[in-house]
Amino acid sequence: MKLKRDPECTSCRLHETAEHVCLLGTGPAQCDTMIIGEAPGHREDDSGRPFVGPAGRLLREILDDVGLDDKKIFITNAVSCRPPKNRHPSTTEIKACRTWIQRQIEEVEPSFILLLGNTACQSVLGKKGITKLRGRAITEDGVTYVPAFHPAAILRDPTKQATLEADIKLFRDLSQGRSNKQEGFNPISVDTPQQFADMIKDLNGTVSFDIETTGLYPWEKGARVQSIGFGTKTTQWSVPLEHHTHRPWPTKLHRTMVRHIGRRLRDCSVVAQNGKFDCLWMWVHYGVRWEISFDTMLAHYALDENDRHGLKYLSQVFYGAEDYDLNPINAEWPEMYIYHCWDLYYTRRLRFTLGRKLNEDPTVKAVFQHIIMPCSELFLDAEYNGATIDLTQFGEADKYLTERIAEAKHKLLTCGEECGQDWSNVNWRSPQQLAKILFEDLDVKVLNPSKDDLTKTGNKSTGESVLKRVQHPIAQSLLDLRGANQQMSFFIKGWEPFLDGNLLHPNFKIHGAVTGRPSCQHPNLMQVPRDSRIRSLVTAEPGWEFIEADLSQVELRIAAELSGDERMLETFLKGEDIHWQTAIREIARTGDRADLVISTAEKLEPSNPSCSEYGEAIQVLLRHGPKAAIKINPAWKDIRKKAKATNFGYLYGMWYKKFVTYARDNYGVTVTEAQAKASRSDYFNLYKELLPWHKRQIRFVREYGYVTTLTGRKRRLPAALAKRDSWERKAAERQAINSPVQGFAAEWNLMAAIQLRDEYRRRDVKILGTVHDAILFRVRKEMVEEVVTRVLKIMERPKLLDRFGIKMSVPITAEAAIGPWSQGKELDEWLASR
DNA sequence: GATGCATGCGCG
DNA sequence: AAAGCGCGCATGCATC
Repeated sequence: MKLKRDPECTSCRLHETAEHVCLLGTGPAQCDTMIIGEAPGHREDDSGRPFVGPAGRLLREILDDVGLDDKKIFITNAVSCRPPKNRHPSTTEIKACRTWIQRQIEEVEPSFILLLGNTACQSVLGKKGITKLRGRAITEDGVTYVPAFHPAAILRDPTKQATLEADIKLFRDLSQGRSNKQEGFNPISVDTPQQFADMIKDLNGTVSFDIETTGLYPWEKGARVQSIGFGTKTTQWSVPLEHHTHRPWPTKLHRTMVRHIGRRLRDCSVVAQNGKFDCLWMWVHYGVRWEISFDTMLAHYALDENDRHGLKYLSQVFYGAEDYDLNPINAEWPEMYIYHCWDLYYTRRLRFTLGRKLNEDPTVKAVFQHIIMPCSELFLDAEYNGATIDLTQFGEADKYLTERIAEAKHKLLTCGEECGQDWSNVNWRSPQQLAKILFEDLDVKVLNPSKDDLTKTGNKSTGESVLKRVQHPIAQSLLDLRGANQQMSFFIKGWEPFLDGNLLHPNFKIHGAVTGRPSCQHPNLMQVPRDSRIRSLVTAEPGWEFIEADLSQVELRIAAELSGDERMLETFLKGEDIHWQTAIREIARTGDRADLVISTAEKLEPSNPSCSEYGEAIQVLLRHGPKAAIKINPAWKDIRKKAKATNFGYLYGMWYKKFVTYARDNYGVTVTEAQAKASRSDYFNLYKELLPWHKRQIRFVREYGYVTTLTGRKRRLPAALAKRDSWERKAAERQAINSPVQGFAAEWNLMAAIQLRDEYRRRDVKILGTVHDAILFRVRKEMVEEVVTRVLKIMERPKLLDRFGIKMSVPITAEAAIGPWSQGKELDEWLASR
C-alpha cells in the first residue's frame, strides 16, 4: 500500500496513550473486499497487525467457515490508535480518524465493506445503532456496506454468534456476486397500444403485481391510482393511469384495460407484497376483485414474525438492493416508473426465495397456505364491506361526550377556586403540568404508594392507578375528563376522517401481532369501548342485522387442552363457568363476604335449610352459576370480573406481588403479600397441571428457541436461548406460555371466519372484521336464523382443523348477539321480539 | 416541520 | 426477582 501511516499523528488525544500511533490495515494493496473493525487492541498494538486478539481469532474462524479467505481481504479499523483500557473511542476520536479510514478506502477501492460494530458504522456510514443496522446491506455510491456485530460482542454474548455468521454469509454472497445481480431488470413504461399488447402477451406464469397510489386510503377524497404494474420473468411493465403529469391513456379506457389484464391474470400465479392493499384499491376504483396467490409480506411474516416485512427492507436483506425509495405521491413519471418496476422486480424475486424457505418448513408453509393467505381474502372483503355507522346516534354521542368534558372541566375550575388556585390556563393532558399541580401546588399524598408510582423516567406518575388513590376531589374529575377526552378524540374526531358515507373501512393487518393475531388500524375497530353509547354506533343498514359471534372463554379452554388439566377440562365439559369457579373458590378460601354468600344462597334455594351455613352456601353458588347469582345481587358481576382477570393473570405467569397492586387498582381491595401468595398457590393447587405445563413450555423454548401453536405456527423466541438468566429470558419464557394459547385462539377464530366467508355469498353475509375471539358481520334479515345457527356450528368446529389433524378434548362453544354492537340479543330472544 | 420516545388508556 | 400476554392511538415533549 502506498499510503503511509503517520506515527507522529496528533489529531486526537489517543496518541498520548497508544503505544503505536496510527496503525493502518493490512491486506492486498487493491481488492474488492474490506473489513473495518473498531480500533486496535493491545495485541495489535504490539504486533502492528489488526485482528490478532481473541476477537480477531473468532472473526478469522467465521471467515474460514463461510469460505472467505482473510488473506484476500483488506482488514483495518475505524480508529487507528488503541484507546486506553476499558474505553471505546469517543465520537471526537472517531471523527478525527475518519480521514485515515477514508484514505484507506480510496486506496484499496473495495466494492464491499463489512462494518463490525457501532464504531465502524458511525465512522463510515455516520449512523449508530448496530442492532437495527445489521442484517442488511446498504449501498452508497457504488459501495455495498454490510453492518454486523463486532466479534468482541459475541465474546460477551455468545447467543449473537449465529447472527454474526449470517451477516458474514450475506457479505460473502454479495461480494461473490451470488445474489445482488439484477438480471432480468428490464423496466418498461407502457405508453402505447403496441406496448400494452406486448405486456398482455407477456403475462404468463408467475406475475408480480403492484400499484402506485396517491395515498393509503382508497376512499379518501381525490384518491387516485397512479399506475398499475406487472413483473414477469423478463420484464417489468408499469402502466400509467392517473399520474399527475404523464397520462398517455384516456380515463375512459382505464376500466377496459383493467378488465383485459384481469382476464389474463386468471391464468397466472399472481404475487404481491401486501396484495390486499392493491386489490382493495382495484376493487374500489375499477370494480374488479383480483386474487393474490402468494403474498411476499405475509410469507415473510410466517417465516419470521419478529422481523420487519417491508419490501425495501426485504430487498436489502435478501439481495443487497440499493435504497431505491422515493416519495411516490409527487414523483415525476420517469423516476416513478423505475421505482415501480423495482418493486415489481423484487416482489417477484422474493416469491421464489421465500417459497424455498417455506418448503424447508412444511408446517409453517401449511399455516401460510391454509390460514394466512385465505385471511388476505377474508380481510379484503371485510375492508371493502366496512362497518356501518349509525350517523344519527353518532351526533348524539358527540353531544354526550362534549357535555361530559365541559362538566369535568367546570368541576376542576371550581375545585381550583376553592383551593385558592387559578387553573384556567392548565393543560390537563400534560403529565408535567398535572404532576406539578398535584404533587407541588396541592402537595397531595397518595394512599399506599408503591414503587410503580414512578414512571420509567423517574417522574411521578399521574396514571389512573395513582389518581384513583389520590385523596383530593379533583382526582375523580381528572379521570372523568381523561376518559371523555379520549373517547372523543378516538371515536368521534378519530373516525370522522375515515367515514365513507356511513361506512368505516378499517385496515386489518394480518401480520400485526407476533402471536398470529391480526391487528387493526385506521381506525382500530378492535379498541372501540364496550360502553354501549359508543359501541352501538356500529350497526347494520336497513334490511340487515349486525351480528357479533364470539368464542366463549376460548383462551382458557385452549389452556385446559394444552395443559391437560383435569379440573379445568371437567369444568368445561360440564358446561360450567370457569371465572365463576375461580371467584367462588377464592371467596371460600378466604371466608370473605359471608353475608353476601349466605343471603344469595338463601334466595337461590329458599327451601334448602342449610343455606345459612357458609360451606353449603358456597356449594349452592357453585351449582347455580353466575347468571342466577347476578340476578339476585349485581355485586356478583364485579366479583366474577375480578376472577376473570385473576384467571388470565396467573395463567400467563403473573407474580403474586403484581396481584397486590392489581387488586388494589381495580377493586380497591387491600391484599397483603401473604394473602396474594396464598391466592396464587391456591390457584395452582386447584389447577394442578398448569405449572407442569408452564415448565414444559419453558424447557422446550430454552432448548429450541421457539414454540408452536397446534397448527404448527411458530413463535420464535431467541431470547430464551440465553445461557444466563435475565429479565429478557424470563419475558421470553412467559411469551412461550402465552403465545401458543393466544395464537391458537386467534387461528381458531380465523378458521371459522374463513369458512363463514366461503359458505355464503357477499350479498347475504358481509363480514366486516374479527376482534380476536369474535367475528363481526352483517346478515340479510331474512337469513338471520339460518346464518346464526350455522356460524355457531362453524365456530364450534371449523373444518380446517381436519387439515391440521387437530383433535380437541375440550369443547369450544360460541354465542351470537343480533342487533347493534353491544346491544345484541340472543337468537331466541331476537326471534321472539320480531 | 418531521421524527422518536414516553405516557396513558382503549380493546382482547 | 424490573416475573401476565398481545395490540393502536392521541398527546406531550425533546430533538434534529
